[in-house]
Amino acid sequence: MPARSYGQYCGVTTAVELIGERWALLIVRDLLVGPRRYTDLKQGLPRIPTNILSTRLKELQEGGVVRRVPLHGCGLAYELTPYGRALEPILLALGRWGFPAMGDPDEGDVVTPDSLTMALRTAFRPDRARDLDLELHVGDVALRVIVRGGVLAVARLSPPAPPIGGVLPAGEAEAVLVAGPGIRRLIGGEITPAEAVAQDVVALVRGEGRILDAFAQTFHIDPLPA
Amino acid sequence: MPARSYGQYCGVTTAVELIGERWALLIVRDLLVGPRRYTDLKQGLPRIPTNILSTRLKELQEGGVVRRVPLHGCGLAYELTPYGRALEPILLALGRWGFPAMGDPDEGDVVTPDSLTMALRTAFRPDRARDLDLELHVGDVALRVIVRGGVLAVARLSPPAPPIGGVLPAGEAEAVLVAGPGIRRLIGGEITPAEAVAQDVVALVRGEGRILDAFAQTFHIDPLPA
DNA sequence: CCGGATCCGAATCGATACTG
DNA sequence: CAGTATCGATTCGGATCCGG
Repeated sequence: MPARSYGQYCGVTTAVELIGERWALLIVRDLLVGPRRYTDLKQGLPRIPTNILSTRLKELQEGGVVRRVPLHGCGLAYELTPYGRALEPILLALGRWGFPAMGDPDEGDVVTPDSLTMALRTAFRPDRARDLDLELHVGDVALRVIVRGGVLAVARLSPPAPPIGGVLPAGEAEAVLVAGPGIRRLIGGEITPAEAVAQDVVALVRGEGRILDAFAQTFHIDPLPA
Repeated sequence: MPARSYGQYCGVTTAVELIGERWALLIVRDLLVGPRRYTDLKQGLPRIPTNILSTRLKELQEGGVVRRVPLHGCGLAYELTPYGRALEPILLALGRWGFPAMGDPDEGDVVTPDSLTMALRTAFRPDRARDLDLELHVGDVALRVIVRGGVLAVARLSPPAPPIGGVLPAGEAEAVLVAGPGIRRLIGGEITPAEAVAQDVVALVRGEGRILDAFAQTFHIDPLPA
């Protein structure tokens, strides 16, 4: 019936009709980090036109992927439904798939707190994880990254004002890591931690050198078939 | 640089820029079944405009997802690169995710041989699989479905002219199953095989009744969180 | 018949402005 | 803060056309 339907009775087609429109999956990506207000989403997706953002949110609600929730006290937020949250493994796999094709950032490309958080989740290897507690700085984004017993927790330090459920861990991190876009090559195993430091793609501002090794082992994406 | 970029340096964003355009993922879906000629793809995607099909094929080639291969003797075909084939688990997961949202077919929706083949793959449970050899008819699509030792093989019987690598299994299938769209409810566990027969959503034209039970156990998609 | 290229109206997207 | 309104720029969809 809808003119814009793919005209097939198939699960993939249905999925693409629900989350295949432009920007939709990036909205889901940010909501996987936590509930977000309209303005949070707009900031996390700097290039999205506001009319597209509201259209997508409406469509995702109709599709049962997203719902609106009143924010304790005042305002409102969008969050994934359980059905929407079931996209998490798919989005992580998609992020891993896209990783080798990232190349170098285009001029004007940004890294947002939510995209970096999800990037850490895509690269996280529970099986090889070492315990960690560090601050990761990329551009003006700063995250607190804590790994304990194979479980990853990421909290946003800056830009501040953790959107909704942001709970700041107490105490100081063991290390502070400042990275540029080249950190992709460390995660991808193209270079070793030592080379990464030598080539200035990361700098260990505070903490012991072995922490960088633990980081590289814990966050890693294997090369895909060329 | 590209005006249509999402402006973020992130694996998910990169992936969506490679395969997020309209129709792209459905082209990948069909190519996961096997190499296809331009005309095969056009027939498998009846509503795709031809200019979109050629544009997407060009983009997918530039992205390293698809490549052109000369067809033994004459003509040419498109096939997935190893990198493109790495999308298979993601597409299967997407098909499973979309499955519960399929509802009933819209008027004019079609089922194609490739989409049905992929649907069987998404629903296939190697762990619970029982050996099977049957013909499955849905609309005017007929497939030969063979499960041996937890391995699924699907061949296209009709519409005939298996596009490229179609190898027809020798001999006769043990059973012939004719199904309508309601087979979704059997796969989803909403109804039992007995109910499916009683409600005419499937008909066992030939073969023993236990084959239908084996089919329902082998092809199953669990409900997702509402 | 195969593998597209071209043309054009319709729908969507992107950018900016504006409002309760 | 949370969107709507507007409008030009793109893209999509449908049809036709063309060279092998």
